[in-house]
Amino acid sequence: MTEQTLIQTAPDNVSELLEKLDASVENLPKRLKQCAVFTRRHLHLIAVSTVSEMAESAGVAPSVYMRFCQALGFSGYSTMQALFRAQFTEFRPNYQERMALLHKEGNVQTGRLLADFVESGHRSLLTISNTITSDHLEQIASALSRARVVHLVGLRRAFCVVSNMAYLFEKLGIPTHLHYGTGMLDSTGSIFDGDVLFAVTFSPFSEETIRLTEATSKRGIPVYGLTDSERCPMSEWAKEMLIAQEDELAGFRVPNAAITLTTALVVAVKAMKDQS
Amino acid sequence: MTEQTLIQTAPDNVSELLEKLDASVENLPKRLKQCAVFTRRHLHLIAVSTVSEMAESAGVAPSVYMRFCQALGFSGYSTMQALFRAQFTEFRPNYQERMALLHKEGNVQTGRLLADFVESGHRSLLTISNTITSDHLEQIASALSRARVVHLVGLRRAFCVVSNMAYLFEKLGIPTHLHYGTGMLDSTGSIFDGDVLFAVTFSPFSEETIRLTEATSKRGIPVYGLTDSERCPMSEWAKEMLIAQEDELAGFRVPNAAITLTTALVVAVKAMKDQS
DNA sequence: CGAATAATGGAACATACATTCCATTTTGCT
DNA sequence: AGCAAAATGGAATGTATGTTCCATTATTCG
Repeated sequence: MTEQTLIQTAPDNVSELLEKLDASVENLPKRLKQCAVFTRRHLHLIAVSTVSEMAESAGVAPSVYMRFCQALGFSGYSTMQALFRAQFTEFRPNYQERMALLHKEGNVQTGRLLADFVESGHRSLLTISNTITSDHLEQIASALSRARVVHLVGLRRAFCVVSNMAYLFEKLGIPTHLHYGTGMLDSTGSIFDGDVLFAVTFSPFSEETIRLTEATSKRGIPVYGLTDSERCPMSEWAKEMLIAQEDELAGFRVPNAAITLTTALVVAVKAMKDQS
Repeated sequence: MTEQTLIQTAPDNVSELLEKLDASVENLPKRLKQCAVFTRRHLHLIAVSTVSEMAESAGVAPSVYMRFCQALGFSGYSTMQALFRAQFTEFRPNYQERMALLHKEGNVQTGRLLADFVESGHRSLLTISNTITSDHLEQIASALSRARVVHLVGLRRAFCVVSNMAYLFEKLGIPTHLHYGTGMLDSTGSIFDGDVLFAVTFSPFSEETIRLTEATSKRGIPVYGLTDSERCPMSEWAKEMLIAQEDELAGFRVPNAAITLTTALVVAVKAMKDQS
């Protein structure tokens, strides 16, 4: 390490740090280069790791990592770490002020809104663990894994849930068919023996979804589904139903629970298929 | 704090911690409740903050926050912090082993699978608070609220995100148009001056989405977007970009963060429209 | 090849932090 | 109101972590 590198000033944002990293990586001695390469790949660890941890992961002694920080212009590891911790903490101290300010100017409290939805998401996810039994899920996964084609249906609020399932099934090479559009009832024609229908509907339950599942079930095709209420009429003809209630915030329900649950279901189906 | 609460064992994942938090928040003394309420809203800060910082932000003495950690079953602050740091530190590339393990015992452990995805969901939600600034969100919401029509585009993994947005916009009576299908580039014809395009794309970025946003932007139509990486080429021509990284589990990413974030965005747009 | 310089890693040191203790205040109960 | 039990916050303590030092090893260049 030459005088020159010591004179540099510390980067005060991540971009600058990356530039400096890339610029210096060539003319750095072996161990310091090791630090640079590792750090470049694991920037996110700095905020939550000690020097010793970073040094060990990079395969160098703590003192070497220390010198690496200084080569980048920082006074030490702590100052470099502060840069990454700032990302998380920056807006904390003035949170209260900020909110007051937003309120005052008559503006929408977007920050608060987002925090509320995040909170709501946590609550939705919590309910899954309480309501869903693994037996249940396993049974449905097993049925879907033996199906020739898995047919999917879900409208309105449920549509994003089944479109996510369709994407996953396709990605995993599992034959699937997503039903949508106005003439949906006609599409019963494309459902054959050996197929399975998985339907998602939330209250108030979509007329079309209900009708399609009823018609399909009466033809002897197994129907499974996901809903948010015991009262879902589909329960009558479905072999099994999953029930996941989303937390409500100001009349809105983000389908966190439904998407998480159905993703787990799809992965379980894939795992079962691989097994047999 | 009674004997009873001291006997509890420490939560070993975010879900358990949240449950314990919610369960205990009622019968906690004033200052400890203060800790609980603040912590519930600022979970993401624990990984990068000291006890003193958390205590100060919560408005209590460090020793009180200490006791709060113990009331939750942890031996101290450090152990609780470890839980949140693990999120960053844990190596996740062993999902191959994990999937293999799922098979070993003869049947797929669906219960465990679901619990893992739920945990992953919590983690995704935590990162939102870390990465998104409310200024940012507000700016985009403001732009969308002034648009004649909000055009939406997102394919593959992003499709369920935009389809959810489209549903919400329609439900709220905000003019919107969801672009999809093969001839998507042709649909630039339906985008006029005064409109805005909001695009969602995750790495590896969908060719069609990138092209549509570029073409639209070059016509002078403002483009905004959501992605999961700084390297998204769309950043070049987009006015503003939101970046939300989802937690990965066994190679799968459930779009919890993206859906939560965009829902908040839509609601913010509605609120702004109502205001003016 | 050998001297001079740079790089390295272990150990010593200093600081900041988590944790505990205890005097004081608050709360709950008779 | 007055006592007992619980809760609280500041100060004391011990530990973990960042940082520096220095003897040893590697590298460069005449």
